[in-house]
Amino acid sequence: MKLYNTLTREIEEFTTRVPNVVSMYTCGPTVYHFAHIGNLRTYIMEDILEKYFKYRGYRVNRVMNITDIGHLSSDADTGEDKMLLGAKREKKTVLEVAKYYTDAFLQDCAKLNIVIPEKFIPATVEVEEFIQVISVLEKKGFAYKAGGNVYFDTSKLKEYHKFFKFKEDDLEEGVRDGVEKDKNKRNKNDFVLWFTQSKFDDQALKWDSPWGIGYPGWHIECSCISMKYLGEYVDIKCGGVDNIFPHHTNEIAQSEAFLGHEWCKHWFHTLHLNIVGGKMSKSLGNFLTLSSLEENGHTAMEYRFFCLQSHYRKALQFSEESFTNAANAYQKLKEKILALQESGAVDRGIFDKFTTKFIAAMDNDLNTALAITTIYDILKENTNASTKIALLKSFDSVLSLNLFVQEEWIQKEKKDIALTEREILAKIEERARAKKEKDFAKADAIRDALAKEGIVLIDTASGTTYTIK
RNA sequence: GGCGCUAUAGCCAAGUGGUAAGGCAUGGGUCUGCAAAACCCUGAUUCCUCGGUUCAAAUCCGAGUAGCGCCUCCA
Repeated sequence: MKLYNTLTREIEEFTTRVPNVVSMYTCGPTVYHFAHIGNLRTYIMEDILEKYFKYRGYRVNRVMNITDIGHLSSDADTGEDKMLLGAKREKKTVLEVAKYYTDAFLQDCAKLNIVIPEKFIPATVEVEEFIQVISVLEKKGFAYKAGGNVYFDTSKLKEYHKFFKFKEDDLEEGVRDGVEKDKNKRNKNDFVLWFTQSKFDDQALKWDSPWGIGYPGWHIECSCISMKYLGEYVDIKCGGVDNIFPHHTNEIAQSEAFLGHEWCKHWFHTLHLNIVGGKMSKSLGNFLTLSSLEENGHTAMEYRFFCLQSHYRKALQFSEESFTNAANAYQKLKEKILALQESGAVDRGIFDKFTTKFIAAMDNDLNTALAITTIYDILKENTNASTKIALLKSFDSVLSLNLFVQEEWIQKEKKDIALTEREILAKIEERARAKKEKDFAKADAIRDALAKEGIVLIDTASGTTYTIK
């Protein structure tokens, strides 16, 4: 299969170090607030990637971290820890906040059919590892102490900017609001490996270290957790585009300095979800959560479909119109699929033909939009229902769109409807009588009254049924 | 200022040098007492602009334009 690699900026054949086994690392959530649907887009695409690897016969060893410490709003002394800010806001301890938002994240993932790796590791349990790696970096001459902190010295590297050809002089410091210069740094690109108590008095979580009581910088956690659980090589690392610089750049710097060899060959980055005027982000306050979508009568699967209709390497614009389009399309598609009734034997020729089509789409840099088109092609194909069902179930093992699950409808029915089924059927009976007597005014009145309750009548040749809207 | 990415219908989107897939929405029709649902039909002489290469360009090259992202919190 072919995948775009941010490192080479080309679509290339994906290869693994060990045949048929992928080691995969994905940067996990920072659990100081709810994940927004933009964050979730990235996890959806990574989930598709993992499931597609499996579909293609790979075994996948995957690790994800939980950032529950050390995520500062800047490297300078005035920076505040995001976890600490969250804790203050909610009058909880840092670990309580972490647990609360980790659980919320897991719930969102469950709704979206995102499978969380078994190895889902909080940074706070691996601090000893970080200290060891930082010590080695210090011994090797890649780290220095300044102002009580330990910094990574980027001038010791042959090449620091692995992804883009920046010149250090061209970088502007403090471009973003709230980011301040750190006077302790020797080079613009240097970054903190370890903070000491000199930073904040009220830092909640602290560990003892050779450099004093303190806590780790943000970038070190992903490198260390990856190396601990996946070894000194990793096949693919994933995250959102904003991670390219500085996070992933710094990870490469410290990991390769530590290991003394190339670390990860393939980098997978998902583009952002934008709303009108720019990206969705927590700090800008313009974000939507999965819950807010649900409150507006939408479902998690509609959002997953919305994401899959686009390509992971293209910025996706979220608007009322674009999302409603996708939601409509999803519900219509699902109704068609649920109407299929098993009949006949699976036609291997047809099955193989569409499987080949699906693989061609997904092999081509995970072209999920084309993969979904294949679903429509199958529904239109002149073949028996069993063949269609077999194909769609097979594809849904990757797409995870709940194409054969009716639950969402059932839930809505239970939640919203004031009338019992018997009452509804009585009304339908009454309307049928009115229609027979050509009292259409009364018949329409009954229909309208039911519609107000969210009950939509469907007249068919064999009688009237209803559905819940 | 530097470094990148993107541009195809109202919206989402396929396309990888051979004459513009698919979906949603819209409009029309069938059905219906009327609706709804369902089903059928419906759209780009052209792919941001201008040049160039070629028998042939949405696709390759050059120059623009617009939008988005990153430059040490970020998916």
